[in-house]
Amino acid sequence: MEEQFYTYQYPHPAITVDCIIFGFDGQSLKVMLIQRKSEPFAKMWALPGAFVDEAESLESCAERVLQKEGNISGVYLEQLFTFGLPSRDPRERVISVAYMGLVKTADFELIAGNDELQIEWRDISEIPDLAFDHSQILQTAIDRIRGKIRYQPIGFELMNAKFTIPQLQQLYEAILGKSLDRRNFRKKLLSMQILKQLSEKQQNVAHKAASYYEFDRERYEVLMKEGIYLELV
Amino acid sequence: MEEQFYTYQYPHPAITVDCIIFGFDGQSLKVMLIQRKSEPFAKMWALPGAFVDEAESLESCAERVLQKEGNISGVYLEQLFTFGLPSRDPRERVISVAYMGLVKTADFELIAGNDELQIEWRDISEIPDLAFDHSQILQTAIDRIRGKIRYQPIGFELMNAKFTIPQLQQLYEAILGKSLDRRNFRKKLLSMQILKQLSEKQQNVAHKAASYYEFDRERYEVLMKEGIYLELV
DNA sequence: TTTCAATGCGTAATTATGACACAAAGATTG
DNA sequence: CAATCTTTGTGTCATAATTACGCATTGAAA
Repeated sequence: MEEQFYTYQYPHPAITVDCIIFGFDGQSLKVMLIQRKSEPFAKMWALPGAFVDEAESLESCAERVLQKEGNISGVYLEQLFTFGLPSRDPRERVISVAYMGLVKTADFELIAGNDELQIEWRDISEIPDLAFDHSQILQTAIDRIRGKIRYQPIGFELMNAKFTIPQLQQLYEAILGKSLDRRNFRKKLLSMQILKQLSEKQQNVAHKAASYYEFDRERYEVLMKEGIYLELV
Repeated sequence: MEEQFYTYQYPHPAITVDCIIFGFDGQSLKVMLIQRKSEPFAKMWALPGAFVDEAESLESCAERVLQKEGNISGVYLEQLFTFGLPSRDPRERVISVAYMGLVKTADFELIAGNDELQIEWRDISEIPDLAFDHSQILQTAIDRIRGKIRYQPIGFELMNAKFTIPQLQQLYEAILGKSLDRRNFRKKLLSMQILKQLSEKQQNVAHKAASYYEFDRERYEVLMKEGIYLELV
């Protein structure tokens, strides 16, 4: 490989984007972790990430990571925080912009990349020590999504096209880490009229079939424009 | 000046911290703006900022900007967002981490620095076009502080030591840009028990003197630990 | 046709919110 | 020194939102 160098008059830190990709499998909340192949922190688990390319935006970089690790695109993705303590990477000064996303694990086909020994979905309740300051980054992400889900329809998008109310509740309970009253959850959700009921129902379930809904994005945008503050939980 | 160069194997963007310092003067909400001396965007107004030093954290950098522009320290300061579009600076790739803060304008003595023609508090309702993407950054900050103030005791800290409830309400109204009911504001605030009433009262006011309160930080921390969700407005 | 597990609807008690009346304090004014 | 004026501070009441449940319904499986 050809050696090339970039020279600046002042010191420039390196910039990475690290991704916290939460995955929902219908039951519990998981997060995508990779096992590092190389030093530093070889063999330790870490969040997937990449150095920011010269010409790409931060968000594009996060999308690139998603594409690389699971070949998917078009998911809810949001900037979480920028971590920049001078000592957070032993090699050189590296500032990391963290993005977080939420996907269905079933949509991913995890394939370990060149720098990775393994890649896995790990349950939120069983996270090992992570490389760099990634444990702290992950904790920040968990706090954020728990706060956010209370007043933003996170997860409605990820329930592609159609979902039942109990399925959505399962997601909420997985994220919040506590159970919610079935009847009140339904009542509140329906009262804000951001769901459209479909005629379709569940098939082949050993109990009363729940009916499918879809997210009424138009209606939601209207509410947002009016500055209406949803409290989903 | 001695010429020195820093060389890397991969391209490294430059990193700045830009600060949105909101100032409260007892009446309305203002923001600190500087007028640029040099190109690009010479003579245009912009947010104060600085390149991140090799050894300082992002937050330290924000504190350094505060120190430089107004010789103050120890204020509410929070990371807002990181702006990283490749084209946002015409010179080279510059990624900007924005921090926002809230201070009392009276605590500042604004002195234009070497690269600045002027430095001023500008009312939130009278903001000119700003250099770079700073208009967008400022708008993001306004949105954020308006959202945040609803459920976090922002401004309690800045009311140094003691303040009256009507003074606090004035701040809330300035930030939210609308008036609130005096009686309900008081009732709600007192009901959450994060204020300690002092024996002291206002002096030399041409009407009934309001009594001073202070923020009960201990009690607030307890509430946060319990996961209690305050809704201040 | 009975059982079982989960969906879906309703209701009552409690709590929170919003609108507003009125008393109290304290400087100012005639 | 009493009347006035402005702002603080307390209370009330109707309405809305939240919470905690009871119970009927559905549809596959036993």
